[in-house]
Amino acid sequence: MTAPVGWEAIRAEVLRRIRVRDWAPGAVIPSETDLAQEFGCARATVNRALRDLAQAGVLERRRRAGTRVALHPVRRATLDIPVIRAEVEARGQAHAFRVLKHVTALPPPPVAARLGIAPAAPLRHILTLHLADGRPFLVEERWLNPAVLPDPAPDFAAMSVNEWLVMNVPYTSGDIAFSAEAAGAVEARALGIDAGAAVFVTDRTTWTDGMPITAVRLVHVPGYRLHTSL
Amino acid sequence: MTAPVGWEAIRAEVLRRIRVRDWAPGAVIPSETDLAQEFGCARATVNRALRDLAQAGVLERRRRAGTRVALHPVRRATLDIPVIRAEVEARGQAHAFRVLKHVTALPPPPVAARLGIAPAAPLRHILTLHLADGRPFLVEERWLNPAVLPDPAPDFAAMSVNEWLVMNVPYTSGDIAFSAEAAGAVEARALGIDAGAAVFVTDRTTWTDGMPITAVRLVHVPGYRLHTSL
DNA sequence: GGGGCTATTATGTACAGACATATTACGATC
DNA sequence: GATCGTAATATGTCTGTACATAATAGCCCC
Repeated sequence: MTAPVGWEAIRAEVLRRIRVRDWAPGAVIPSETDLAQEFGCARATVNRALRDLAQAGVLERRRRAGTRVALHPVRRATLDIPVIRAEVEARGQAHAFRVLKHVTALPPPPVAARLGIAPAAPLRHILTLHLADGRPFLVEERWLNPAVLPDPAPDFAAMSVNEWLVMNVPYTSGDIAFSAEAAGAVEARALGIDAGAAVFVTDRTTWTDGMPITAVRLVHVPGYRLHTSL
Repeated sequence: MTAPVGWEAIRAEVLRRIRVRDWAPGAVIPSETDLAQEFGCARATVNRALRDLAQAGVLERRRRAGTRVALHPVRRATLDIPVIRAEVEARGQAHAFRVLKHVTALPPPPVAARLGIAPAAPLRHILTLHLADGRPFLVEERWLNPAVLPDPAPDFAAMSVNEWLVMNVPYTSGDIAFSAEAAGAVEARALGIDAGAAVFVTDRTTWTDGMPITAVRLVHVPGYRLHTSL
């Protein structure tokens, strides 16, 4: 057998041994030092390969205890969440949007709770319809913390809130939830579908440095699919 | 300013500079060598930090061209897809399942196409109802390539197909799609809901070494939410 | 036997030096 | 001016060594 060369080759070889059950789920595999000797490379190279597999969820590593094959191999999928405009344009369609509503209002308690702010704090409430090739694509309902806006507020008719935030309050943290719901009356009318139709909903909440930024709810047109690869 | 120590500190410092727009989106940041000198550490340490940020989608790196702040920072979320039993038990509920149907049949053309096999090849068709604390949780409709089964086929009444596959044909590749659909008659009856209700659907197709393994369609009970964090 | 200290061990991280590789910039040539 | 070849450069990777850190195993003592 020719020794694997390069950390990717080592990763492949380790994966192969796991697949053919040379190393069974739950079992401890040889130490980095041993593998480095077997493969004739530096320990750092083995470390790179094993760290990568650990991040992928295939291996579990603990100091002193060693490295073992994951027992319940959670499939870890990564999904890229693009800016809406980029998502539409990636399909070769033209993107446009219309702001349906833009007011300052008190958020409903669940939204305030999700953002971790007092329910009495007024937020910007913005309802936007996004179009792909002129046809409804999704409705974006956003609650925005006005504290992040500069004094002369930007013109959200020219640039979507989403893009403005990405350009000006970048690299936030947050969480996302996906669900299926029946379309409400407002969303249905905006999307041109029947109320009660099954729609794919994305709920996103973002902070930066612990300060709440925005809570968004995207209601996609029926037929939307969120894709990912293992 | 105290120099950051450790690759995570360097990553944090780089992120900070991006956040405060010290380095604007699209701009090229200093080379690894320069940063290593500034931070008083080895280039490998800077490399580790920058590689991590690149994987997170914050930076874009190209040889010779240097490292630049991502212009369209795709949010890259990772979601863990557990075995159904583990998912139910993680909620502190008891998992059980009932096989509603188990036959050998020809797959409908879309399924055959997704798996990349001839439509005339018969597959195992298995319909399973999963319960959480005795209440319907999801319906699993699976088309399984019989070629992966051992000669005395395992008893899928004792162990779910899902778990058997994980234990015996581990570490496959595949792809996943999520969507919202109206519940069909069969699923609705199994889940005890109204036909036409909005349900969250997961479609998964898996291969190993180019050989198709299985195509699964999970129809979740209304109210199900798929969670992730940025 | 139980409790707590210590030695051992595997991973985590860091370093300096080296070579590989992709890509750009530049200069020579036609 | 266009094209091709070459040099320069930033990242990608590997090596060998070193020390840090966490967690286990074993030991001693009570």
